[in-house]
Amino acid sequence: MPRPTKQSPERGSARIRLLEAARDIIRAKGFAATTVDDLCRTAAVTKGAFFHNFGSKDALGIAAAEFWAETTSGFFAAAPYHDPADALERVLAYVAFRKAIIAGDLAEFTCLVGTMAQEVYASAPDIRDACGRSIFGHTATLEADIEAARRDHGITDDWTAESLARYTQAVIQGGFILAKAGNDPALAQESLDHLDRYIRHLFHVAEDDTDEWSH
Amino acid sequence: MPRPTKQSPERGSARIRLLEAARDIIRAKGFAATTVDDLCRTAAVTKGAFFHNFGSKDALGIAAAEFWAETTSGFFAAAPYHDPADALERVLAYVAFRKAIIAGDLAEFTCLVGTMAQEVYASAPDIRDACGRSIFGHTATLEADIEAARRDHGITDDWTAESLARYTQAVIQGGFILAKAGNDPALAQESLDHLDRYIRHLFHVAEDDTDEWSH
DNA sequence: GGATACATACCATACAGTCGGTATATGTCA
DNA sequence: TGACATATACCGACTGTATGGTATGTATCC
Repeated sequence: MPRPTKQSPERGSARIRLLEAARDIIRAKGFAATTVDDLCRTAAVTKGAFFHNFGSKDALGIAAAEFWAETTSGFFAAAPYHDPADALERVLAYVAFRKAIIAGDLAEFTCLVGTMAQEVYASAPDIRDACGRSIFGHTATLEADIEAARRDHGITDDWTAESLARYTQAVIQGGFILAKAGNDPALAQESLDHLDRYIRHLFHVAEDDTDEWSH
Repeated sequence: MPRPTKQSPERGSARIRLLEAARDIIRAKGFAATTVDDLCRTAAVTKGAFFHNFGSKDALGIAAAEFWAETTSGFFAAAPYHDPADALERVLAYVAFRKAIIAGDLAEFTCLVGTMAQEVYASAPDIRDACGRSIFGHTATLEADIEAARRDHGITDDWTAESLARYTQAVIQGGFILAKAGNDPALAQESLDHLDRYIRHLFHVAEDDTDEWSH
């Protein structure tokens, strides 16, 4: 446990390391079951550093949600699913990408803000709202592609891009719950296969005709 | 707070009342943030009664998941969505029923075992597994109708009844997360509209031609 | 020399869990 | 039928500790 020394270039990174620890531990144990000492131990910092950077445990929860929003938006912005010229292909590539990154341990790919929002719904409204902003901020990034795909494909059916973007999130989040409940990541992937089929239906395209991503 | 007296016919109901309190409080605050004292206060029993009926807080968590499985399976077994003679109509009626019971406060209609499984995934595997049994036990009750509908409609596409039953749960659970994150029950209902459309697609039936259940 | 970024010892309390006691029901044997 | 024993279902004061948070000191940077 090489704690950063005073001279170390890592100096000042206590905040980031605590946020990373929060991300990892809360996803596995939940917010309430994660103690400040847990976080300090994992981040290899002291309690003084914790309460210097965050005024309270709840404040860390909010900061963790915001940190999640920042890092994931960077991650998704850099992802290859934006490459296709066709908007619908980008949407389907997003779903395929979400499926592809489901690998390894459950606590590594499940959604921090989905877990927290669910858990602290009534006990910590501030954290819950921060989680909400993260989730709906992410759905908003999908909306433009979905809207463009609607236009390109001349879709006029009575569903909105906003609604489908949210539904996509719901399927992903629900898949995570099943995966956790059944302790099997494949359950999350299975949901995305259905979502892919649904989106193709909405845009009247045949299955598996844009690219290859099933077994 | 009329606590049951020694002579009261309510005698022996402490266990049930604690389980009901657990159901309500955990759905709002999460498992870890719910204290034994919270539960005793709400159930109007003493700590002695709590630890007489449950050996530990974790044991109550498991019992609460099992209680949830029992009561919800009774509730759904008695629900009117089983009435239609046609299997597909029963499946669609299930989705409509799930949408219809979304009313009132969020903590009243969201899923206890979905919330708990997500939260205690790594910190309390026994509780998580009890939640898993409840969730997948419920999906199993849908499977028969889906399978019958597949047969009746001559569907041979490469999805299974089991998989669609699980997907249905994923959509419902995911809808709950969005509803909590956005503090708006309509977000959960919206997901069920998409699910309805998807299922009709899978069975090649037009939208809204079997009954009325929108808005 | 002041602000920032920690470190460390300490504190108050909330928490899960314990333990000795009590009231009631049920069984049993004379 | 009644006395006694046993088991069940609680009651509520107590406890050890874990936990969130604080207070004070110190090194480094600007």
